[in-house]
Amino acid sequence: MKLKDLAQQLGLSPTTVSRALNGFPEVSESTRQRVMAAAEQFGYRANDSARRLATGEAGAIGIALPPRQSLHLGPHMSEFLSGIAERLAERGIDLLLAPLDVDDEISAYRRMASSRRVDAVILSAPKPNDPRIKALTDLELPFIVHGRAEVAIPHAWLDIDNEGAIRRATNHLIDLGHTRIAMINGPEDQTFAIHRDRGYRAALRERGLLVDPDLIASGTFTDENGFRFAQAILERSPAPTAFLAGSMMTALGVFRAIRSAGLQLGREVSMIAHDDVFAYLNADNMVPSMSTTRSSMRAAGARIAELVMQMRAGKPAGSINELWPVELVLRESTAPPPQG
Amino acid sequence: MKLKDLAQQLGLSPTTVSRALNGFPEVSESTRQRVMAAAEQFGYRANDSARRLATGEAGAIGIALPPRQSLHLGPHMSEFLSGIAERLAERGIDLLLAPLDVDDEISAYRRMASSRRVDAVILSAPKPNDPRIKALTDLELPFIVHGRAEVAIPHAWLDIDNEGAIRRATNHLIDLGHTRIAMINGPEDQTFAIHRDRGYRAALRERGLLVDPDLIASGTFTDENGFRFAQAILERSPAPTAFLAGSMMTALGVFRAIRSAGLQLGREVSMIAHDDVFAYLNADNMVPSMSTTRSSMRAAGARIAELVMQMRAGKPAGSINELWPVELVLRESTAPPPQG
DNA sequence: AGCATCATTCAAAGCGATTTGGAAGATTGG
DNA sequence: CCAATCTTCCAAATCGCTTTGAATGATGCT
Repeated sequence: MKLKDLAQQLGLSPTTVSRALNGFPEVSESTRQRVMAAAEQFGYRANDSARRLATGEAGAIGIALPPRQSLHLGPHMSEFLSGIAERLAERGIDLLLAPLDVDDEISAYRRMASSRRVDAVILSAPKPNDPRIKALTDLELPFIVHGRAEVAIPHAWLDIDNEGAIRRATNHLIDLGHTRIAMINGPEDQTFAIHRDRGYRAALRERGLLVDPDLIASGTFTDENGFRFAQAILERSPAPTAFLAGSMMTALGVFRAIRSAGLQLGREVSMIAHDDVFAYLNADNMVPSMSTTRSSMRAAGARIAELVMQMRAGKPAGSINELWPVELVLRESTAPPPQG
Repeated sequence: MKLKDLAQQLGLSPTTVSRALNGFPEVSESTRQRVMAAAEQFGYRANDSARRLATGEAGAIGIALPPRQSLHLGPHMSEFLSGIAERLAERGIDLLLAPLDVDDEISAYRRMASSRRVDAVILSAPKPNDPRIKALTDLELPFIVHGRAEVAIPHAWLDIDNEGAIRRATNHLIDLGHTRIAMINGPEDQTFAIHRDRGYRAALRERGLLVDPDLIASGTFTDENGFRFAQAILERSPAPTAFLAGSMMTALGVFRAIRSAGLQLGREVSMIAHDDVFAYLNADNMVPSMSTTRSSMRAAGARIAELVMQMRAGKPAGSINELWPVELVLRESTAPPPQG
């Protein structure tokens, strides 16, 4: 059943039917009712391709999974995705997953842009000097960055205050009396990891402590990485008395390493982990419960979806910049270091 | 730059250009080269909406996130998704995430079908008598089920042998000498959980053991559920000496409960968990390492994508049925129960 | 009543591709 | 050299919807 058929059934023109269905004002209320009823009855739905061709809108926004992660959309990404999808769904907009060709990332965007398959894209895992930003700007494909780059081009972004969060967490550990604090960070080239590193160093510096490079590790957020690094570093002497874990995944690994070293978390060793709020991995339920810097990845996704809608509605990208504060939630995994 | 412009540039008709670009035989090789070169030079790409309108194909397949999970696309779903996306991307096909309205699941399919936005859909988390299967069949929208339903309508599906896996795992525990084996299953109404339950009971029955309903729990796969149930049940007397955990997430919870009861996994208590193979949560790296029934969710996703392509190419849905065996991987978390 | 306004509706022109049915030019065979 | 056959290309129709510009009839105002 197509528009024309429906119109014929009703003895109306396609024009009127289209307008009635799309809520234009120049249709009388009575005809609108009649049209709606008939559409319902015949199960009519506009063909999306046709509509998009006519309006020039794609009705979908794309998310470019970063090359390295495209084959591994991990727990963080999927929390984020579901936040986006959730909000987009309310507006009837689709989310297009576009795992990029590793060899040819920019051209993948070009393809999305010129085939006009999406109205906008979301960039994640940006690096400070991310070339994708200039590429997308040149392509005039609207986009919003989740995280931050440090390029001069004005663009939309939403990020959490990684630097402030880690700084505060580090400061808290120092307040408790810790002086040897290990830091397990994310991949070194990503902006968020750089910001966290900055926060960590700033806190140490403020309190007159030295930065020991051996206490810093970086890598992807897996429990394995957490375990390996923590295990290695706990063998050193003097060993660190506190850990900053970049995610709940690494925290699990650190946790294991601490245990298998015969130590007890929340007593001999403290830890603050960054919690992206996974429904299936609750910091509150751990034993001991985990102190965290917390910021919901899902909420960020949902908000980003909203911001994308605003861009579609005409809001200038350069004016969309949100920096979210991060909560520091203290639980049982943090305590003063053992005396002596 | 549209097709017409390109054609004009080349002094050819849109017809010829279109054919040249799409590899039709009735274009001379020399013109084809010329067209290709020009397309490359001007960065021409066909507008997808237009192409789809003309060909009638959507160029995307949809995945309907089940209502309950739509707001929580957990780690399982995202592993699965990335498997799909990975394979689909190779073919230039998109993956459309369609979180369904909770109130109106079937109508969401109807919408996808009649708006012709996708060429096929993937169903996950089926129930034995899943109404979605009849609905999709009636809509003539090709689909494939990940998991199994038990309806008479022939349809495509891919599933793992849940029943066999749990049966084998249970048998192994019995071989080791365990007689009180707790089972933490998934949501009761889902087919896979029913199959697992069946495997568990079958193994006990075969070996002349009684099924104790108090040793069985079901619910979503979160570490919290695992923890709560395990904690409660370990207080009973006599307590179970072994656990079957439905996922690595619940296994983490059970693990915690065991520890906080002052017991040691792989000594006083054994556990076999089902491992969907998460990159960030490795059974091998746990301490003690975890015995598992293993089957990669990602691989299933990739295979499903391939099967969808075959359906698009005309393979009858009824002939697409794959039942994957599940490996039983024994590691340190399983051992004979303590004597006496 | 007469003219301007307003509310409704419609015919037709896109949107940017694919595809059908020829037509022109080149090649072959007798 | 002419008819038959390929090759190669094109004009125009089509996909199903939205939107522009105009027409129609009803209403309001003086």
